[in-house]
Amino acid sequence: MADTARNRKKNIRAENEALILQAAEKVFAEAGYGGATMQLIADVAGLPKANLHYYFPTKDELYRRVVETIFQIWLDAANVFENSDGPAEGIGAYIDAKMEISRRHPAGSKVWASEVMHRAPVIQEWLESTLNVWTDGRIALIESWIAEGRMDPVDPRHLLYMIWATTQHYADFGHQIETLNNGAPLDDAQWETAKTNVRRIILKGIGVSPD
Amino acid sequence: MADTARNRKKNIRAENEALILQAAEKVFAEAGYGGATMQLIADVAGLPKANLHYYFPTKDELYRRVVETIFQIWLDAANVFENSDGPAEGIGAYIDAKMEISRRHPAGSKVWASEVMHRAPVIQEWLESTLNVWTDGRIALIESWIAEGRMDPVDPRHLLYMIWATTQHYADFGHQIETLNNGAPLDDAQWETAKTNVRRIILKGIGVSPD
DNA sequence: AGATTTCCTGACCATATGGTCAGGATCAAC
DNA sequence: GTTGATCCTGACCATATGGTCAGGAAATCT
Repeated sequence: MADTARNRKKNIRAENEALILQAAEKVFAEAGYGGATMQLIADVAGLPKANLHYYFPTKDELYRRVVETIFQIWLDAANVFENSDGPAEGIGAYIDAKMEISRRHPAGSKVWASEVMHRAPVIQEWLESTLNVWTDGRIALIESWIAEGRMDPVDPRHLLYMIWATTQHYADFGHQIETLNNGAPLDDAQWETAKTNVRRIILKGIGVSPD
Repeated sequence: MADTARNRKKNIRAENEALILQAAEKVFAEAGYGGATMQLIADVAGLPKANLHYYFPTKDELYRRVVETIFQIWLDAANVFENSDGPAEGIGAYIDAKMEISRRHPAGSKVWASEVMHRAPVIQEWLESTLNVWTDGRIALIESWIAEGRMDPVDPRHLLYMIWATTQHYADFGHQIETLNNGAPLDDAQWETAKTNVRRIILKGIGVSPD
């Protein structure tokens, strides 16, 4: 209580923006951009609708900010790939990081998927620049590992797609997975099983022995 | 022309329903359920909006029919799994079939993904019954292959998820893949590369030598 | 404590959307 | 070619939605 009061006095704007962004991420993920309404986001955030428009002038701007947040998380995970000694460590750690994101930020992942499925109206430019460059860099790295005989000569691009697809599936299709798990979310042990299986199958599939 | 005229006379209802369903699938895929409008679907189909409502009373009903169509395609591919001699043939053919669906019905795949991401308002019952049963059957089959030592002891459930995720990724994230391919859709050779890589990595990853 | 900036919100507006309907056109059957 | 069924559609309606705004409350500054 004292804490809340103190925080509220400190920086109302930052606090409310975070609150709204969190609610918006959830609603956009559950309803899609078109299905989400400012009123519903306001209700979830516990604020009057007019207040949303005070902080975020338009629905579009609010959505944009939500997507940017997710993008940042995505980028952070990508760095795990960076400083690695080889395929076992680099790819293994990347898979783990992406699985962890799916677990911790399922709503964000869904918003991302939705955005791409709808032809990326907001992030198109970023796909063409940042993601393209990042991908090319990783492909070059993987190709060097292949040249050194440290893994099978697979197509690096399609390997990346497989990693993205599989890890994000646990967030984007979480509802389906939950339904096939008797309606219950995966527990700790099940997440561990998932992670282990994904890592093992992919690493073995490209001719890399796990750590 | 003569052909069109003859067909038109034959069964107007069937023809127009198919036309509308096709347009609806496209629009639902591109805009999501909430973002799709009856007016836009009508425009794409080249019919007045009121005509849509003559064949499909509500947007909900139209959407339902679109999802059902996709579900049918999905089921057909699932049967490839059925009559197989072992993991190499069964799983390999299933991957091929799913990749082909992603290529031929990208819009349908997106509608499916969207539906599941939004907590499956239309197909929930089917997920709990048909898909659940099908999955359990496939898991049993894979477990028997494992028991016979014909493949590694992986978790069959997560193997299925990986296959679904990876194959559907080529449809659902087709725009991203296209962007990373200099804005061009994958050509025949690239699809072949994709298919080969997916099949090879997964089969090797579970300890099965390809055909 | 007065002034100024920031924050808050109920009431309101213009527009877009799903859906309706009456009346007309077209077709098949006889 | 008359009749009944099916098909077609412009005009219309009720509602929901994104967004505005005036005026007041609260915080911050001097």
